[in-house]
Amino acid sequence: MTTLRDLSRHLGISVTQVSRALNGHSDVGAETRDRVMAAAAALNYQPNLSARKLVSGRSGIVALVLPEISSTQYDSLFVQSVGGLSRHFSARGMQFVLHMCGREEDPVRVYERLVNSGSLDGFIVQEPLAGDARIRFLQDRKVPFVLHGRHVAQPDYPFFDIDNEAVGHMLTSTLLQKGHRRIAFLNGRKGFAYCEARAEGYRRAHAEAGIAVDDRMMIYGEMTEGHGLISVAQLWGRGRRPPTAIACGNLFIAKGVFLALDALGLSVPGDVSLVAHDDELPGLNSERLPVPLTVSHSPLQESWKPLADILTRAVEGAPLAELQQLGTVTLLQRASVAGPSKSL
Amino acid sequence: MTTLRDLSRHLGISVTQVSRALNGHSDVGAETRDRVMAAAAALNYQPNLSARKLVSGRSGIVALVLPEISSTQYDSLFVQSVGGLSRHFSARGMQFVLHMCGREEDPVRVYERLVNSGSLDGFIVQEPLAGDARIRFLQDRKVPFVLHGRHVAQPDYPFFDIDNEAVGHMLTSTLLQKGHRRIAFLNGRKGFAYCEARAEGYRRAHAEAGIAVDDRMMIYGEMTEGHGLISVAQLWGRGRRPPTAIACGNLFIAKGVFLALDALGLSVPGDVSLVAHDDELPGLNSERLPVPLTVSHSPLQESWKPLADILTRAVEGAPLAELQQLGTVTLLQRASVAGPSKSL
DNA sequence: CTGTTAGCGCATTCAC
DNA sequence: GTGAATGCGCTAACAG
Repeated sequence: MTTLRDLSRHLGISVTQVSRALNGHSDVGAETRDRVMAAAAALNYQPNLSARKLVSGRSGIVALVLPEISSTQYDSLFVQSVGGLSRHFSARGMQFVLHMCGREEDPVRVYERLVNSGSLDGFIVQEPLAGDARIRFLQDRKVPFVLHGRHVAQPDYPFFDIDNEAVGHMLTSTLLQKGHRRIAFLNGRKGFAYCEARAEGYRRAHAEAGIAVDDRMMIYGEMTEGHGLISVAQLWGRGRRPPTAIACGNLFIAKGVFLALDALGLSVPGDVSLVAHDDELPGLNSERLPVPLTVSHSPLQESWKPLADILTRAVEGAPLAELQQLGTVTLLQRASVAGPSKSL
Repeated sequence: MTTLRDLSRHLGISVTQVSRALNGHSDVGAETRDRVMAAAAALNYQPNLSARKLVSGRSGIVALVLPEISSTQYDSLFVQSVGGLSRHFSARGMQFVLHMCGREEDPVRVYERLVNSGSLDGFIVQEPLAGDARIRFLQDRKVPFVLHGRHVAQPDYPFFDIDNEAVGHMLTSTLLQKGHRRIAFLNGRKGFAYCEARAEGYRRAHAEAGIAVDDRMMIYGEMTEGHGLISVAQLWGRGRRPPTAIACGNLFIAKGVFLALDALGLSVPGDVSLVAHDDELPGLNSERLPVPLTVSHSPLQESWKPLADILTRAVEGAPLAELQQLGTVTLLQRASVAGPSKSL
């Protein structure tokens, strides 16, 4: 392993000067800089990140802490995240690293261990909860991080998110405008901030249309096919007045809904209108479901680059205002929405 | 962040002594040691790994480098590996970290960057190829690592593996003993050491039975359902003399074979006998396929602990003899094997 | 523009 | 048993 000292001896200049040249400081002679760069390349020099971290507080390594997932349903999402983030941090000359948090471990303790170990510059945090303890910890310790999502509407930390309130509003009002009055919303897990935001949008759309909300129409659950299946069974259960339209939190849920409606002999959009949010995860395509689906659309893939950008700049100490960004959401109207069925 | 110096001041002893107490050195007074331990716990002391790595060469961080996978078919395997390894290294007080290698990047360069960055103690290496350049690099640089698999039969590096030659032999001879003479082997990708070992076992079983091998019966491919589907189509193609039995490299392939045979109107084991190797990956169960499958069985899950053990000891400098270990493989006889169909 | 000095947190000499 | 001194590789503050 080549060190700065090797280069310094090789070139006959001081270690300091080599360091400055390599780090692009302005106060270095042009000729000196070129010689240093050439020698570094020739000797395949790479800075020792442990040493650098020790003295400057920066290693160029950032981490994502993920819980061990319960369902294999999420495996693809997991791989997508890790791959996308890794790629974009590499492109910035940083190292991205994944740390798994055991099911029984307290995530905050894991962050604490990692922070105290003193080899990381910052974190990407996913799936914020209402009142998330991880966020409080990182803020307390003044550790740079970027949130994928938000846990309040106007946070005082860096984040990349989409407007989930708008998603809920968009999906719901699309259905309301067609005349639907009983709209079920098959949401993600209660407590997740983005799910609550969508629920809020659902309620606002109803309020704007002057229509009362039936609380039993909002069903929280895992973002899986199973959630869609079970919820439909529940909504059409004995003695219930079923909805005329359904909005789903993602395409897995929508797929389950299609299966269940089919089993009940109900058609889309003839008997039930259907909309969903589409993250464009691999394995499911909103156009190629049994009926092309009307969706609010915002590919998750487009978030990895902004997340990497924001965290990189956060580590460099950029002002908060530049570190908060919203992705775009588009409504794609397709064939899965019609007016409410007269028979119901 | 509490440092050794904080503890030293707090206790009125020298930094040296605190360090020795914490690291369990023998030349420390019993009472001193207890006081140090108590203070460390109270002040939530954690060693700075960058500093430790710098002076002692050990950080306690190990890494797995994985290629960005092409197929989502492998996502579960990916998650399994990362979760299992992470858990077992955590239990040993080490940190396990994942690094993704872009599709276009040369893996050896990635290892080189990581090694030169000087913050890692060692690596887990998966999916060895014949003449694997990563292995040569790590050996050259004397970086501790453990191989999941082997790239030669008697390697001079630490590994955990199963006897894949025996797997190939076991599956094949099970079929030969029932009287089959045309046995297709739907193997994994050519070049992967474990696939070649299985092919070798397939040939040895034939040689022992005095039966000539038809080279077209050995089909390499991805370990996917698609491989099973396409290979059956190919084996039963026009002008071909199809096999009376098929051995599959894993259950994904077997699932594809089931689908294809069904489409051809062929039954298992009536028309075709079927065996496979079962890694016990989530999502597929060899007992719950259309016909309970005879398999060579060795759960991948059982490899994470030995891998963590071996790498931990390798970093500590244990002798090679203690760092090579084979997992067990069992043959589970079920309903998917019969004698060859007379009609063929 | 350049070199000298100092110190990040730790483990390991070497003295007592 | 204990402490003082040294240095891992690097960057930053301070002189010239």
